[in-house]
Amino acid sequence: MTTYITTPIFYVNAPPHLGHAYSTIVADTYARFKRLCGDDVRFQTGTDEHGDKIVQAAERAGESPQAYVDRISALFRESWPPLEIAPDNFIRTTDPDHLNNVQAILQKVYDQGDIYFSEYEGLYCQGCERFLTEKELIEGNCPDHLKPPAKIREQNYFFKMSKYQDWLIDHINSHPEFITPERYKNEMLSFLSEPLEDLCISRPTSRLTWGIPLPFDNNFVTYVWFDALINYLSGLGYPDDEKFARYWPVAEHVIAKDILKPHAIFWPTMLKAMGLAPYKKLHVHGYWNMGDAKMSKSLGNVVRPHEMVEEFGADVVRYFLLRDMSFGLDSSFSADAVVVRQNSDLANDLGNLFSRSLTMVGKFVDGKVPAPGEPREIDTALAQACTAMIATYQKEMSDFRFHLALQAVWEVVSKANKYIVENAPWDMVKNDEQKHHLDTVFYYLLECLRIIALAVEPIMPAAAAKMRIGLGVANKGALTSLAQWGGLTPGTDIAKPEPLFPRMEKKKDGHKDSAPKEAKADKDDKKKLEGVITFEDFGKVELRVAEIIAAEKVKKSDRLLKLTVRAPEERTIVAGIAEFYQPEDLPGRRVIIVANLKPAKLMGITSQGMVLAAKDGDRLVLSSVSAEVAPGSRVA
RNA sequence: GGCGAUGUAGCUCAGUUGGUUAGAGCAUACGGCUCAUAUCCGUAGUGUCCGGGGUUCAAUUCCCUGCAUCGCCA
Repeated sequence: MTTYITTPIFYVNAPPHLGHAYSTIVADTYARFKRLCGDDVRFQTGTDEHGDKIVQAAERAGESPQAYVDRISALFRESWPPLEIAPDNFIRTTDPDHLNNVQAILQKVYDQGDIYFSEYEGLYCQGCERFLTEKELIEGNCPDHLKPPAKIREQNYFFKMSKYQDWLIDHINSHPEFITPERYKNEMLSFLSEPLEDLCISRPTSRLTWGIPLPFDNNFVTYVWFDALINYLSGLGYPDDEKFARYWPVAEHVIAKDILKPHAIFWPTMLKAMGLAPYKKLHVHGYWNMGDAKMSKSLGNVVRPHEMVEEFGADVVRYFLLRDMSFGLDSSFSADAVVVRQNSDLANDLGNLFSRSLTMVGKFVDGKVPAPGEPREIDTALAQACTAMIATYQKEMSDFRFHLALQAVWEVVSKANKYIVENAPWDMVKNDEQKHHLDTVFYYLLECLRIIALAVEPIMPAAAAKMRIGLGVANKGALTSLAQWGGLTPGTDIAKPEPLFPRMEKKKDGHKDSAPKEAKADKDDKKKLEGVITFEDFGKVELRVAEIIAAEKVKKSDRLLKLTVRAPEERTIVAGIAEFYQPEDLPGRRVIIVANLKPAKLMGITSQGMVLAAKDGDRLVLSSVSAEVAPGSRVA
């Protein structure tokens, strides 16, 4: 069997974050799993490097676009090895091979008449240098530049996507696993129930030069779709390389839900137009929220892959992300949640099982794999549980239900712990009638651990390697044969166990407590000093200067005003000051806001923070700063 | 505004093709063991299964409606 698994190529307008890491860990785990199953696997990731946002980001950084993309692309490439992610290919859309490919494909599709030149009209903002949609406008103005956009006509090239709409609907219906999980398939079918528009695929060089020129008109460059998506082909050496013939028919893409439409609609129709088979499967996952909030730059809660590795280690991060998210749904990330998983599932359940088992083998049966005797019912039950687990595991891993696969493994971990208690080897040694069961008990226990190590390998490669070393086994061959009961050779030396996972204390006040005792003392101190906060406590509150740019009364409320502020990003804040301030007096005022307050809905309006005001009797007086400072300045 | 999804124990979620005591993990309390990373095993729980109405001998499960949250579309 052959497997080709890809992540999206990530846009290099910002450094990698948790979401990128998750997509890539999923793909890496799947690649490792398929290799374990004996497949010939190719795993590709990379970076998307063209477009006006890149040019802008480069300007902000004071670099040329090329220097900028080289630098950020490297950040992505270097993020993966510490997470034990090992792609076979890292593609960049600035690679010369890719450039040539994109042009050849555009020419082919153009020659066959699926790309045409046309004019369209839209709302163009000079400041943004782009077209805005009606939705984006606030009272007819560009949200960033507060000016009405101009209605302008522009000529561009379009891909005849609509031509392939019926074909695509048929294909999705006749291939139920084409888009998974099902909710996303339904979403796309619902989208396709309306007529599909053709796709604008170019930008005039007057507006954008950082892109691949259209081969049939060098006044234009191609815009994202016919550039970025084609990476999946270029990375295989399309069209002539033997890798293309080998891997393309089995292509599977992993994406996050924000890029569903390009991958589920644009890409298959593009492939159809090129005369290529569509990819085999599209695996769509949800978002990682940070606690209750969305991950966003303005909230300052973006998690970087290297920070996670430094804090928890690659194995723990991989396990947590795969175990805690139901693939397809959103999930919530917090350091505390990771610590809970690390301690209960990893350190207590698996780590301790491994440790106690090997220690007992050292103490009770001379530190060697014993030869099993005649198994009793309790022994065969354990062996059967392992075999059944591997079957479930294989099914769930193949279908991207990693959390269920891991659940199945941990059921066996739990059974093995019970098996130890039920047999109580420490009693067996002392009892001459029972003593002969010891060999069987330990053989079964070690076998069980060997199979667990096998299953855990794609998720936690380092821990699995430690387990194999402890058990004295090599990992060669395919899962189906390796998972057969009885793989351990009696007489093999069992090493003294190395702890697989450390235990961690939950974070308090943003730093780790080194010992539980200290944590308790900390708590006591707090009780004594009620009403007093530490510097760290204060540091959690992010105060900023914000400029009010608009204010209006909230309907049906006497006290609330809806404020639009700049801090420096624009946000909506609902403030209970309507009895003391008239909306028309507020624009231009600078106030102090709490910038990292959990968003809350008031009278149906989401308030992103709060405005500070002094309370004097029944009166409220807005806070301010004593001199002009830029909106967004921190107050501390 | 249209379409769709979700709402189950303190938390995260599973489940019921309608049928006697609604489940798991984490957290909590108590008990047991001592091989082990103060770990493991056992016991104990608590739930108007979102509100309201309907169909039915019987609904948390089906239908309608309301509320809340989320997604897609306009």
